[in-house]
Amino acid sequence: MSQAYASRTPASEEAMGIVEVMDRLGTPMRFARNAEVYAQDDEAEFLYRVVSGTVRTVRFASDGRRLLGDFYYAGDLFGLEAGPRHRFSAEVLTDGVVQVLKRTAVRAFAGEAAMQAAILAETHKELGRTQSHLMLLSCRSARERVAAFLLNQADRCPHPAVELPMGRQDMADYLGLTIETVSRTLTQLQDAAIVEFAAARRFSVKQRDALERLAE
Amino acid sequence: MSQAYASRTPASEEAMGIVEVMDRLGTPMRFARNAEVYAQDDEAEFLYRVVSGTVRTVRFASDGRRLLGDFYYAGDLFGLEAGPRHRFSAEVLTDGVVQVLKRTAVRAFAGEAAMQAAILAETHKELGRTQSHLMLLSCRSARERVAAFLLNQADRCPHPAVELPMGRQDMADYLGLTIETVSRTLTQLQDAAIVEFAAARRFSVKQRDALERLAE
DNA sequence: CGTGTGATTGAAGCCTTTCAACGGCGGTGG
DNA sequence: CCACCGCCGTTGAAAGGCTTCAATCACACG
Repeated sequence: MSQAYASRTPASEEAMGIVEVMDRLGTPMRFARNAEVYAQDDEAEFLYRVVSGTVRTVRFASDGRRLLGDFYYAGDLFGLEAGPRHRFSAEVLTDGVVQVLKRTAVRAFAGEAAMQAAILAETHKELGRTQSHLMLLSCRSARERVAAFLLNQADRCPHPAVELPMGRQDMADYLGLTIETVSRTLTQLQDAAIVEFAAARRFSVKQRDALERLAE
Repeated sequence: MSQAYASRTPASEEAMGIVEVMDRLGTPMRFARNAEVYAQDDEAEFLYRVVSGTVRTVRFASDGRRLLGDFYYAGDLFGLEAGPRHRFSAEVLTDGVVQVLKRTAVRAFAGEAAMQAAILAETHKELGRTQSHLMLLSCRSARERVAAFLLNQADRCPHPAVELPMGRQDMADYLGLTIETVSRTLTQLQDAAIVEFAAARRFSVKQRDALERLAE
């Protein structure tokens, strides 16, 4: 019988899951608003997990335009590169804490297999999200993109009032739009009584079905 | 010293690399133009490798628009999902042969570790390509997208005359444009003496630097 | 209460899309 | 072998959506 990788993970030689190892052995680091956790092309020496706050991954095009890879929220692992270097830089949106642990430590305590499995799982998830995002950007209008984004945010917390951790520019760079288009679209959705903004970064969904129809 | 995954691959317990196993044990299957190799949401039961011809991965949006994931050429592995199901369907562009082998067979002959390593490597490559593609679609104009595409194609073969295996519709769905825009843009690039089309699917690069400047 | 940053709004322009017609090449059948 | 047919690609004109440039507004901070 071949030693299946996945089946080896919980075996005796690897007592702890990767998240547990990160929590126990990792160093919590506090980052200020807009601070960089790691830079693009940095060696992928550490693993990271969001404790509090929100993290964004960023990349710049040669013409200076900014592409936002994804957002990571409390509990999310990030920076688990399958390759030797980070392909995006990572920055915290608001002041926050990130648990940091060396790959070598994870390897020693959780086992190479567990780490590889975690990296594969994370890479796979990331690929799925990126593919869906590609679909969003290549096939959908500004209104549909913004609607999908708001719906995602609303689904992240069950509260009636949703707090956005990112500003308009981040939304724009994430959705492949300009900041003005994002702003205008939000106003439109509000005028249509689909969402309501109590403040620039706080909204509530008024007509979920309409939002879902737009986001499809 | 920890046993790095990569370093274990060629070890005694895994005599053959995954590509070698595919070649030796896989079944070559002939597919006709536009035939489907596997469908979206199919169970990822097999691994595939292009022997001849070209393969495209495809996904449909809920509004009917088509998104082209990527193209795969002779020698390329494809369909190595990290998850249980295919997230795109795969179709052959022109008549071609695909080497097919069950994952269970690969696991038995190359070892679970080698297969996982191959899947991770492939998923990582795929993620990198998808991220770059996302950048292309979210930041760049039609001309830049088409230029980047032609440059990629030109780099695929050293011949002065490049043969395109795909039609305009595939290019359009890959680049997030309409077929008309692709066609117009090609005409523009030709009028600018940057490329020259001998036929709809055969072109040569006249000014590589100009093409590179556009593609950046 | 002033200042500065982030968000909104307005107007104009441009690029891409849409709808439509035409052209050309390859394949088939006479 | 030629003629016809159909598909794929090209071209045209008009419309629309997003961007760009610019000014105003709102809110937090000193």
